[in-house]
Amino acid sequence: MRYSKLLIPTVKEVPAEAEIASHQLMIRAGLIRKLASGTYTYLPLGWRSLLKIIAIIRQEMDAAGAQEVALPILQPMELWSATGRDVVFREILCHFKDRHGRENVLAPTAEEVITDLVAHHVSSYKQLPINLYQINYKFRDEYRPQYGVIRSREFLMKDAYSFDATAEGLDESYRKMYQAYCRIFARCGLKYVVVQADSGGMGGTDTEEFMAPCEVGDTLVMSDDGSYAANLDKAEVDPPARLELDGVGGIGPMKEVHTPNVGTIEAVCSFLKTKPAEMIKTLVYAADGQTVLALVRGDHEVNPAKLSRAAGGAELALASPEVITRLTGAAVGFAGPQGLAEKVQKLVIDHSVAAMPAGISGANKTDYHMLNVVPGRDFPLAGPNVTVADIRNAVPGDTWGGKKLVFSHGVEIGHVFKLGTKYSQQLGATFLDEKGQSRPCIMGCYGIGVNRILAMAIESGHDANGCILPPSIAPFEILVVPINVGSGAVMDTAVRLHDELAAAGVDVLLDDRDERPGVKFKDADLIGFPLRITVGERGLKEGKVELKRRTDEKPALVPLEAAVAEARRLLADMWPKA
RNA sequence: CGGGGCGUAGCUCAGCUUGGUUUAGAGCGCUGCGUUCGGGACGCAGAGGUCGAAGGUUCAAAUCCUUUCGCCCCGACCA
Repeated sequence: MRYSKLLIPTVKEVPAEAEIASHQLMIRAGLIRKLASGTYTYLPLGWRSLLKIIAIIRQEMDAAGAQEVALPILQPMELWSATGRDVVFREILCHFKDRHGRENVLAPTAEEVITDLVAHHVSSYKQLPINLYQINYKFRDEYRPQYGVIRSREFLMKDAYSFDATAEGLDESYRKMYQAYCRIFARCGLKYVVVQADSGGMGGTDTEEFMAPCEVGDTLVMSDDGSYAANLDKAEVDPPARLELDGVGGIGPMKEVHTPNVGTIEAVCSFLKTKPAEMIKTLVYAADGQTVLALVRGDHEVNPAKLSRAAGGAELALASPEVITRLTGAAVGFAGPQGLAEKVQKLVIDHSVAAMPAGISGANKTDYHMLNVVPGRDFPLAGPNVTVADIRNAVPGDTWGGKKLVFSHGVEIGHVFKLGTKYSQQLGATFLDEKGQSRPCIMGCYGIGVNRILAMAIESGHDANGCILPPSIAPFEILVVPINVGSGAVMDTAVRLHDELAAAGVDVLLDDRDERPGVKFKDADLIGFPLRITVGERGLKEGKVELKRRTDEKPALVPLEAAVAEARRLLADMWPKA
């Protein structure tokens, strides 16, 4: 392949719209261009990389026994109403009416479609297990597209769906996918960690995320010995030791204080000269007609996913000011737990609040707070509608299982779920077992963000000069650079090297442009060809050419006749192993 | 959807506050010629713009006003 024939619009200047390295470099190296917010065109080099990633995914999925299909991108809304996920996805769901007035959805994922397919064509345990996957475009009307292809509205996803007859079968299908994912990311040269996650809108039980380290990603919590990793929605923290009530004998009765116009934790603290950790934050949540009261310490934050689990799995949203005022009798910012336990369907108290000897809360009276609020004395810690649970975000300093928790950030590149029978029951994907009994398929689903693999590979693989990609996913494995295309000897040698490498099955590009060497070298580094072979008159006089890995400081001189073999050896050495 | 910012050459931006010598500019990129040629060369000549769009104010609008569209950031939200 000749460089001069390819559309490779590299740019020197850093694009104004791009905040992070991978986004900037994907534009600068001529891999992508933005068409509109959250939608990107892949140029020849970017698409070549994606195709290589796709090939790796396909090989590993097939090797794991999954079968490739292609599902429609256009889906009827009826399937989404059937599972109620039209509501779960809300505005994220991209939909429109066609000319006949039918409502259509641009696929954000395909559980409904695949389950519908299996419902129609799988009827016996003899057909199970089965794992179907596709690599296809998905659409999500993100609230805020960001960081280039990391959060785009249109993206390439590999999504697989397993159907099993038994729970043990699902465990096995899940394990196979998990292992395939490890091989896929390893072959792409990616660093990643696997974290426990919350299944959220997907439903189901066990779920783990594959995260690539990246400072703009989601918060990632790990124990300092690496034995535990979870995202914020899942990360558990050790509860503090519970104080005995007799230890609070010295604490007086509750006392109301006038705190005019100080409704926030910070304002109250500076007004009362105290610390957030001394405060009890009382939050009112609404969940389909129910009211849930959540208590966390003033220096902590409620985690909605944890709260939802503690409250019995309901979809929760912060209550409106009207609901809060009706419940507490006070303006927003002055709620307190005392006297409210009977008025709400659920009172959920974080462990750290339950362990406070006493705290300051709102007085359920506008412009007043309450001192000396003692958990267990002034509001219940037990009862039919009272739960003490872990409902807050983990913070630095917390431990789990006695181990210190450390915090970092990562971008989700893959996700494996045990779904169970949620979709199969709703969409009638049942089979007859050995006894002739009808049972719903037990499902799992497994996603990979294909574009994110490329972005994350660049995010963790780059330097000041450009991308550093492994040969498994670089657009080309080798770039042959003739220093002077006007020199017959140089050009002939470069062409011969290119042809020999190509004949040997190496993905090689010849930079045949009539450019100054500096321009070619800069482009080579920017794009990140893993290996560069430079042919110049200087070396040729001694019968030598230069080999330089992208990461090498200086090139190595190699005899011309040994160049192809040496290049292949270096390449094999750089190839990431699964 | 709330708050903020920005739309001027292919890209990055100046000019706008205070309307009028600006016939709309610079750098990079692009075309031609010449000189160069091992880490983004230099000279000369050139192409390229309905100043995001529409309406308004004015003798006069890139510049002021209104509306609208697009893009970015913060927040809310998110497999």
